Amino acid sequence: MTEDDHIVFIVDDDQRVREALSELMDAHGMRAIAFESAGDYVTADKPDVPACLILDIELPDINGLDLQRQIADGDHPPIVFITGHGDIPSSVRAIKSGAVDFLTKPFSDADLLTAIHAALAEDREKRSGRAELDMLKRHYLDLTPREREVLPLVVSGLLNKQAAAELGISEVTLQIHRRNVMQKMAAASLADLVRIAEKLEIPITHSRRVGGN
Amino acid sequence: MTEDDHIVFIVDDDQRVREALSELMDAHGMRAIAFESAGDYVTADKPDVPACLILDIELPDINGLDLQRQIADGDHPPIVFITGHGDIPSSVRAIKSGAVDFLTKPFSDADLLTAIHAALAEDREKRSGRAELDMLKRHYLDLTPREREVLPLVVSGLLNKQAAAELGISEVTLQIHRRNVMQKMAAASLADLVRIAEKLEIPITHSRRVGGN
DNA sequence: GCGCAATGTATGGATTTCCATGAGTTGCGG
DNA sequence: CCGCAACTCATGGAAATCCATACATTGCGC
Repeated sequence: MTEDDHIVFIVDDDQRVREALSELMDAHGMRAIAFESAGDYVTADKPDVPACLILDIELPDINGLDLQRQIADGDHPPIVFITGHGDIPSSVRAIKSGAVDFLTKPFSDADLLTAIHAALAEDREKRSGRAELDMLKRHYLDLTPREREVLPLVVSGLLNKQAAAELGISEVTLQIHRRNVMQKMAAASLADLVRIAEKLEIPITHSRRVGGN
Repeated sequence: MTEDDHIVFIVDDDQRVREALSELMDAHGMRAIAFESAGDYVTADKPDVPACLILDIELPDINGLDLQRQIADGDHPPIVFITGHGDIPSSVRAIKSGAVDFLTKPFSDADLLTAIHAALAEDREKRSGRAELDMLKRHYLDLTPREREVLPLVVSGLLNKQAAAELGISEVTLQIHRRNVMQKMAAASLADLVRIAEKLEIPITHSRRVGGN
């Protein structure tokens, strides 16, 4: 059950909990780092591997749910909440905000481990999706301004002639831009480019009508 | 705040609750139908409009959460749970399974109305997405078996020549199939067809390599 | 000022796609 | 057995795409 590479972050103000959880992780061959406060966790250097965050609700510096909201926009790892005094509205809010689970103390080791595995699996998924998207974004950054104008026209299905007219340039020039776009985006075909543009959320500017506009 | 067209389903075994909720809906210009049991709800004729389901956990015939699971695979409306004796694991499970909210009695009218509006909005979204997808699926059903073989090859980015070779037919014939596919799927361009295939989750069978494979 | 990247244009040929017209085979249902 | 849908192929021309080569302009940085 040893994972390829991962890290479990533990944030709890109770030292006994931190120790117990660290030992539990250890006993199951998982790497863990414990923090006493949200601040410590946020400012810490965190390795860039699949991770999950076991987060206590009641923290000295900030409420766990608020921390979740703060780091919501970013590449934060999936969260497993643990709490001694949980209430239903909190659990609802936590899960709606994307938490993997919400466990109330005392909870069983099995429940926690299940949640952690789910969280790590989720993070692996997220990370591989992000990695792919990042590569596409990098390619997109290679495009010149003009090429970025050409891309949406091409993936909208416009003929070269039409796209050229749209930009007020000659068809030949547009073909060159188009060719450069394909190469820079590493698209093997137009179909490929369309799917890439889809992932980058390039908007469809003009749609060619079949019956002749 | 009157919605264009909608219906609120109420499932609760307590008649006073049903009456109170029905009145509340009425007071806010919303249409509602109340059921005493899950069975009544399931077997009832339900209008085909944006809806939401206010569901009590403790029902005579079946647990609300189990009902949620049972109807999970299908076009069920978003669920707002209400309960007198809720616990955290139930709320977690409910939300993780897609419920819009999980309210414990007594709850405020405002909270319930907020949840209902969110649920109805969600259902409108879901329904319009489904409607679009249904149309595409209908078009897909119009395709002949051969055309269904051609489609994935085309949207994979293969040249007509390559796709034809793949199927062991002449290029001319493939062009005809391709043309029929475009027409039947109402695709204005290849780019369009690629996006349609994406929505239909047509798998990419072969990807043409740039350097000439 | 020189080099360079970005942008623009042209010519010309090979390849591919688009489209219409015409026609043969197979298999199923009335 | 006849009609029809599905599948097949061919010819031929128009349009579009792909690609290489060659060159002009602009603007920025060293």
